[in-house]
Amino acid sequence: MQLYNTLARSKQEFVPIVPGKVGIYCCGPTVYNFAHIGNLRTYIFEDILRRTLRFSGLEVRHVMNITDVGHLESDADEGEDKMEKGARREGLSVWDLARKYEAAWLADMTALNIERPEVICRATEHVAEMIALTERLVERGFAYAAPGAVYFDTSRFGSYAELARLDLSGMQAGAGGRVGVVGEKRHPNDFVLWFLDRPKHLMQWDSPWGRGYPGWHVECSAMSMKYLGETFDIHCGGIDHIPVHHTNEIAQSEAATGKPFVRYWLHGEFLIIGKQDADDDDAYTKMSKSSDNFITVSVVKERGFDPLSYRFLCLMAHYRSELKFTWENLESAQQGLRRVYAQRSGPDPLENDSAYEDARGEVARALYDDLNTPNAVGLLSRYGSDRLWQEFDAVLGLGIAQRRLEREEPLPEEITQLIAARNEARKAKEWAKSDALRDEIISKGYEVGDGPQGTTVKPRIL
RNA sequence: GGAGCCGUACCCAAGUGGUUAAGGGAGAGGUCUGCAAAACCUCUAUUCAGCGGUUCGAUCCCGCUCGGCUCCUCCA
Repeated sequence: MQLYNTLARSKQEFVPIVPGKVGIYCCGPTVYNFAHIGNLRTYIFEDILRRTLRFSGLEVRHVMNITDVGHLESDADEGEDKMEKGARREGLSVWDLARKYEAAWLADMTALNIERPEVICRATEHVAEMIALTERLVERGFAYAAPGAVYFDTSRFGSYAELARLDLSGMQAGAGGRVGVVGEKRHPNDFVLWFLDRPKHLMQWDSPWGRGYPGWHVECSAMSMKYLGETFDIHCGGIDHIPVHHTNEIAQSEAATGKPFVRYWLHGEFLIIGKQDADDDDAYTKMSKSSDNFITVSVVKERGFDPLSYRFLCLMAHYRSELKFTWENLESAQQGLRRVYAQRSGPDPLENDSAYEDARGEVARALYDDLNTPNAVGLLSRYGSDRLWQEFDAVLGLGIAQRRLEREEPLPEEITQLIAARNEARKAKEWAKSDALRDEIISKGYEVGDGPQGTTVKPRIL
């Protein structure tokens, strides 16, 4: 299988460290608000990754974190903590807030048919591991304590920013806030491992340096290495994590262990959405929690869409491409999915076993080519084989078999009576009456069709 | 200021240095139907933002221009 590795900026053949097994770590949600569908796009991509790896015969161990310790607005501090801001907004404790949105996030994952990772770990339950990692860094001379925090010393880590290929000197010249505030830090890019002296912060723990709380990046290093080992196969996340979060994860992990941290880094692109102030129809922007283009799974449902239609929309674009979201596009995805679910009449076009194997190989190759789901879906559509769709649904996760079953369920008594009444009216050529009855059946969620073999009524799916 | 990405039909979106530029949606026509719906069949880019260059040949490689996006700051 070929996967695009951000470290190499190219596709590479995936070779697991332990034959037959693969360890994956994915950056999970910060639970201070609902996830929007842009966030969820990344989890869908990661789900496709894990399912494809498993389809290829590997045993998958997938770890995802829940960030339930607040992040400050920036390492430079001053800003307001998101968790605390959310808690105040909703009149909940920070702990209750985190649990509330963790549950909401899990529900979204379920609605989108995203498989549960083997390990879901909360940052607040791994503070000891984070402290241990920080101690290790201090011992090895990669971290230093100042009055306000323990910092990672980026100057001591030679390959810092290799992943992002950042031009640190260029950044110094820039006007960005990140390099503007040095304060007690020794170098502009140094980042916090452990915050100290923040009496107002609601979540605090004791540490060798005093009471405080962990910096953001350290949780992913501590938890991924705990569950997957000091060197593991794949680390995923959104493309925005490359320059800071993942760069810092690599630095602190490798500095602590002296070993390579991760072999393959995979990053998902953004979902983009038309700008609100649309003087230009071609202007798109990423979805974000702070602006008004915030669309959640609930909003998708309220608009009459099945969450799986959104999943299907995501599959129709490659994970490393920006995907333009509009309600019209979601509608077209839902219509397409409806036809995938609909029972096809006639024989399977791939009756012949060798033809089936050829087609199967072609679809599998598309998926093994850096998870090319749009290509795979295109091939499945072209072949039009139920059997093939159902086999690859193990990867696509559209729940095809279940929907098919729902369509075959026996009709309720109420509906069969309406059908009988309509058939009588039709026999008597009372068209107005029969059409009214048909409308009634349709309004109850069924499709009605009259063919040479008589009338067929099935539940409408989607 | 620095780094990088993208621009394929009405919409979304794969793809390739050279035989017919996937697929989905929408649209058009047809089969079926009392009429519909669904399903099925057929059709819909001589062309891949524009202009140059490399090449026997470029949508795919290079350069420039235009347009859009992201990162450098919490962010999927």
